Amino acid sequence: MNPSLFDHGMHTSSESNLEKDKAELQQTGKQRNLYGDSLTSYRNRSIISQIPQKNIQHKWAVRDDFSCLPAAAVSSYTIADPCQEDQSSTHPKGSMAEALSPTSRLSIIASHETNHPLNEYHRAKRVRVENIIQNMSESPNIRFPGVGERSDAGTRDNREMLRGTKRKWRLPQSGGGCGGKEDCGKLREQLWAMQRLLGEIEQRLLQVYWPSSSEAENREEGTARTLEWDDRKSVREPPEGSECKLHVHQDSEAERRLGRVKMDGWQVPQVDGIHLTFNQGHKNLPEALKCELTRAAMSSLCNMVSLHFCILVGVNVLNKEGLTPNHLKKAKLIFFYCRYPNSNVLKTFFPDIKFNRCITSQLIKWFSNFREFYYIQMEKSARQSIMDGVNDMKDLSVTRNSELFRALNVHFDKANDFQVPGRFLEVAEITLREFFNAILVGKDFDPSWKKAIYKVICKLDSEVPEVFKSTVYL
DNA sequence: CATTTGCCTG
DNA sequence: CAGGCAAATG
Repeated sequence: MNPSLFDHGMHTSSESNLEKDKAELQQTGKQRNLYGDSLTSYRNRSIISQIPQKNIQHKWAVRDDFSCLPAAAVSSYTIADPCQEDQSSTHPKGSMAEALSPTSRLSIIASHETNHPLNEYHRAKRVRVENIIQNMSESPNIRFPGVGERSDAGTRDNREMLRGTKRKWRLPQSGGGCGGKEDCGKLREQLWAMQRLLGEIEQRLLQVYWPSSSEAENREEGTARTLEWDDRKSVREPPEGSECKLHVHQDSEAERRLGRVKMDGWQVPQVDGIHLTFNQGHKNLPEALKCELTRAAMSSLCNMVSLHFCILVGVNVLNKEGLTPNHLKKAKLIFFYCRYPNSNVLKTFFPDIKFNRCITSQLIKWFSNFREFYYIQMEKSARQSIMDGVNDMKDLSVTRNSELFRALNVHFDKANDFQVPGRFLEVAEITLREFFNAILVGKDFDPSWKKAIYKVICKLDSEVPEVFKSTVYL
């Protein structure tokens, strides 16, 4: 395996920029100390170059969190993805979905937003989810050799069966079987669609069992959420009178290995392997079992999403010595959620790594370096805003069009594989304003002025999505 | 005392 | 990003 295939080279430009940024910031700091701290005089002396505030067209979907599957995204994914998987698969096709044209699917999806009768509502959702699941299971890009690993998955974390596959598996890079920008673009689209799907599935599950909590979360748009297995939810009973019926099953050896999941609301083949049924009529099902089943389903889905994730990331080796460039990529993506991960979090999200003192400190060092870069960008941007004449922090914002965001995104997700969570933008904006205010008031006179800001920001970490716990690609 | 953090440097 | 080191942390 040649590391140069990965992203080692991709940091060079940003590294040099980092040095430049540091030099500039240090220079401005020295000048302030030399010449006094009059804000006005400082503004005139600053050497930070003027950055043109161009508006860059962003290509992302309207919604940026995993919580909901937007109609546009669903439809585009469903229609655009030309799945060429063999039709001989034994998957039971969604009868209703198949009969629908893309247009009619769209209309059903659109009805989601309005207040329709409950049955109609669930039906539309079911069709929507089913369409995506079906397309995913047919995705031509997921190809894995049999592993020969016995699996009674479902109750067990899928990592168990995947850990047993001590094989190197190489995925086509550019120039390979799936090379080309079109393929990468398609993969990216699919990944994002699946990210949203994952959130959608979570919603469905929550809605089935804990409708009130689900509704409550629906009101909190833009906030990333994860399943929480707390008492509050586990004591709730599903509502009566709903037709909603969600079957999750894995019905073949290969699919069990891959952690694939399909759903349909009409029939479930009784084959060996896990067979999960989420049905509101099953009120007798012990809560613990329901939780376990749901968790198993989520685990499968996470792994499924991870499969595409790993395709985007590239070559992967199981159980390799030390941290790889892919681990670095993953760490950078995790940074979008968590700026201050403790060692426990790191162990959770890098389960394939045998942690020793060296590895741990290296990972911690990575995040330290991430933060350093992050805060340097923030300070730089804040000083720039001050020079631009901004005098109210409310005039500052961080959007995907922002120069600041672009700099961060290039550093943490250069390949642009990942859809940055909206929460990250919020935190970035808060950070920017903290720096802005501190500098405006002249707090940067104090050598340790940034520590107060660090204290604020370190409390804004959010949960890292379950997807990152998967060991599928590592 | 062992870890972790922050800062600086290459 | 990694090394090194002083300071902070527990």
